[in-house]
Amino acid sequence: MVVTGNEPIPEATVARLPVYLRSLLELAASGPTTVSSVGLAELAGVNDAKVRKDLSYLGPHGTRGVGYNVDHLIVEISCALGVTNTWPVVICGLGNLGLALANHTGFTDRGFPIAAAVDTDPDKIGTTINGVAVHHPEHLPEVVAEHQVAIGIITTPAEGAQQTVDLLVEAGVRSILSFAPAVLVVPEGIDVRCVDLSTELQILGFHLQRLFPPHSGEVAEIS
Amino acid sequence: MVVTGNEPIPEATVARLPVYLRSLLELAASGPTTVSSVGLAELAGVNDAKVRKDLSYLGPHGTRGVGYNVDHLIVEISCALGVTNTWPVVICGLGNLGLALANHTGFTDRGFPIAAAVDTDPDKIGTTINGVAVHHPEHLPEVVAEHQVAIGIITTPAEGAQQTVDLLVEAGVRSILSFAPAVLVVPEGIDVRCVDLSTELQILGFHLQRLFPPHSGEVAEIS
DNA sequence: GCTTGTGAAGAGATTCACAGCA
DNA sequence: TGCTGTGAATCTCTTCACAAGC
Repeated sequence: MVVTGNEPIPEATVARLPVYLRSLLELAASGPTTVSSVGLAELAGVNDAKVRKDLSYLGPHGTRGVGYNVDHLIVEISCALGVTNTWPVVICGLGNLGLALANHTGFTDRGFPIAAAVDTDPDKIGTTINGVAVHHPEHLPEVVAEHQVAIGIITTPAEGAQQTVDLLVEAGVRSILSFAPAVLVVPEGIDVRCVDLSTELQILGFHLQRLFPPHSGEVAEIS
Repeated sequence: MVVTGNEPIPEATVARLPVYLRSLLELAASGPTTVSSVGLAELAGVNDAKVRKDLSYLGPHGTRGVGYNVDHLIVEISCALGVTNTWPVVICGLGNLGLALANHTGFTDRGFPIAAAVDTDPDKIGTTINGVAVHHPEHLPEVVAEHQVAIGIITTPAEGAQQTVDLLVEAGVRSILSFAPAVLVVPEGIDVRCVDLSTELQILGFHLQRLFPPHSGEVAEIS
């Protein structure tokens, strides 16, 4: 039914589609049936020309002089992102963050059900957390096969991250979201996204330092 | 002592400096006193020309034919990032994620001590979590002033995020790290970084869908 | 020899500006 | 008239390739 064009969608555009989708869902809940690129740009916090160009990669779905039909656009973006699909995830590492994610209910609703968790702690293996069974990492091949796991979430300490990734890849997982503060090496074709909270804070710190230099005396000497 | 040049450092470079720093710290702990751009590139998972260009923004700190002195480079990057400074943070919203971050010990070590937390739940206000006092969000002005809070971390639900950001900005916080799935509007000069786990998963889902299309029959029709 | 530092080329993303159409 | 869709211009980032220097 919905035909996606065959030009590739730029990565930067893909990263914004979820934001547009979220904005459109909010919009749909609050009334209007159409929205202009300017309106959507405001909701999504981006430039309006960017919205038009991004959406044009999905095909010509707007009406000149009118705008985009909200419901129609929701279907188009959902289809492009594949959110109609379900991609089971496995959480690797049940420290503070891993437990928080395991207890998070929002993922299942959005098509990313938590199929299982793994941890090396013998006290945790065999238990369930929020209905999620905890296994030993060495059982990842069976866990992945049984639950059709598509995505691995790494919440182990940095030291164990690479080893866990290797196990995931070996088990057939092609997509990884890592929170470990470590560089991960993967074979060609494996999709890895890294979210490092310390890095994020350090980037903020960089800009803060420009605003509030440590000691006004020993800064800004020109070479 | 350490003189940073006065050409602006590109944002993309700033985002990689923490990765270099982490790699160098690991390297320093394991032996070698010098490292080449190729070696550091491998550790950081990037192209070696990029390493050289990035580091050159900090000034000429390498030695041709030899490489970079590991300890010296650690000092240079630390200085550029301002990690010698301490930037107290306040955690806003003590749901699963907020609690996990409050219990995370790694931030304090890296110069981002958790000064306080806020939540609207009356049962939580007045308690302490991992030694961190919990206040009502309306007390942010006093909390920020008292603890010299520099960074606000938003771990509220999406609905309360904008309101919390407004309170933080009003209280004088200039840097915000948000985990709320929401677009945040801030005045000019406020630095906001958004980490949205659902968005990250949806981006992975997009690529997965290309690998494993839902039904091979109704895909790829050429216009 | 080997490695840095950097101009220049290349690739990608953003923004402009307007033709084309409802 | 108003808004989309898009070529062209611009900006940013990446990568190449090599001169300069240890």
